[in-house]
Amino acid sequence: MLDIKFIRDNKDLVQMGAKKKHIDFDVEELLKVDDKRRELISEIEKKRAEQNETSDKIVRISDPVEKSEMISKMQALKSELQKEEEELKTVMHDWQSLMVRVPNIPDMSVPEGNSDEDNKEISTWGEIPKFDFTPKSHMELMENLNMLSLERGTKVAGFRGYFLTGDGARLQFALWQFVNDYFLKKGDWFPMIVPSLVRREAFMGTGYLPQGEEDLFKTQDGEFLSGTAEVSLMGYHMDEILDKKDLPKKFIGFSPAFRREIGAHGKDTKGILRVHEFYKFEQVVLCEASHTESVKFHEEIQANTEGIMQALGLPYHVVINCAGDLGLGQVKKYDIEAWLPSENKYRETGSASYFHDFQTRRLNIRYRDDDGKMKFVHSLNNTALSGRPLIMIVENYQNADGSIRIPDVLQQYMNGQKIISKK
RNA sequence: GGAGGGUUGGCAGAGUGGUCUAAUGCGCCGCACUCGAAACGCGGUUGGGAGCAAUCCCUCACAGGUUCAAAUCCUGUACCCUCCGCCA
Repeated sequence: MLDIKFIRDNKDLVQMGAKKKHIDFDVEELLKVDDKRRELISEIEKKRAEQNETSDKIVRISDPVEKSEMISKMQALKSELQKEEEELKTVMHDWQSLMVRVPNIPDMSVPEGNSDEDNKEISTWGEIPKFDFTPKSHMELMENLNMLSLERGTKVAGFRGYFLTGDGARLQFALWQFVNDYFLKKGDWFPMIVPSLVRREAFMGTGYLPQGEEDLFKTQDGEFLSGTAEVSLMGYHMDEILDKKDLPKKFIGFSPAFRREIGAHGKDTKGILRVHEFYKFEQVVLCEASHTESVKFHEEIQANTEGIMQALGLPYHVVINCAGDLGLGQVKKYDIEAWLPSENKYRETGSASYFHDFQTRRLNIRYRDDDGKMKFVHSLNNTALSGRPLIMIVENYQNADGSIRIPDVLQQYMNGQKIISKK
């Protein structure tokens, strides 16, 4: 959500931002509603002031005739007030539903474009592996090595269900432990295991709702299953006033992640590239309300994730998302995509975004700045480790005989094991 | 799942229709005192909104309702606590 005052003062900028993101939003329509809102508020406040003043007099006055005159005058005022309040309620409803749809303005450095096809590569790392044999898919490799059971996965869980078994489970645990240690060694990251079953507010606050409800699993009690720990991590300080001296806050959260993948029924149906549930480490940063700070931490969380990919020896590239591929609240986003040999292309393993105060305004997370003013903190997030790097490791580290070399940094978490091969 | 109790400012806690502009205490900030400090004393201390300003409006979990007037009465919702039941 943007500040209405900011929108009023910068309506052209906001309109251009929406256009750049290819989001259909009419700023003028919002401003018209806002004019009505402000007019009604000022009317209502005038009447309330009169009501308050007269109420004071009613208490003090002793003459019963004068008193009942005042009361009937107030009765009349009340019915007028009620009419206006009713009108305001309608206007507020329209106003709010427009306000939550105002897109945040993309950064200058964000390229124009319509979809992910227009994203621009900005860096690459690592050597794309050359095989002197036809590389197998992670599905084939893992099932052969008893690391994965898709058949039983679908039997038990249905479409996109899977079991990680044996060395598949061990390798996944090794990855988690590696990532946990990676942030532990950095020292200033606060680890959390967070809820995935989350109420509506945090989804509204992070910008996943109200639009996009069909992407979420929902319980019969009205909670949603979150697709990322970001939702809970951002909700953690909801409605709080933080101490400036505690900023920045750097959270590394771990949680199951649920994705309904409702618009992707025919996509990536082989293997476990696209699944309904997986586990994920997510970085979230809350920092001072400064663009410079946001940019600084955006680069930092991006470097963290690249550091993990490099330690794992996974070739990847980074793309900057074009404006049309940005979410409502995002100012700028990098996607990190690792090489997937079986598809002969890069596939996304995570994305790093910053939002300025778009999320924290909705979540009401503030701090008092040195000038004495309350400000909304800035928020950022980035995947640290999704479920996909496991797949990338299996495919990139495969040998001709179908065995899989274990990346050096993971061996200590696999009891020294160096290779996964058929037993 | 059942029964009961609760939710008030940074914290504790009083207030059960009108002077609540929310007592009191603690904490915090300032002033005074002091060589300096503690104690004592005095003053201040929720957040948001409208307006050029004076000023005004809202805010006692949230949403409705009753009333000329609601922290206070009624209804619903959320959360917390206690006990019972169930359960890892």
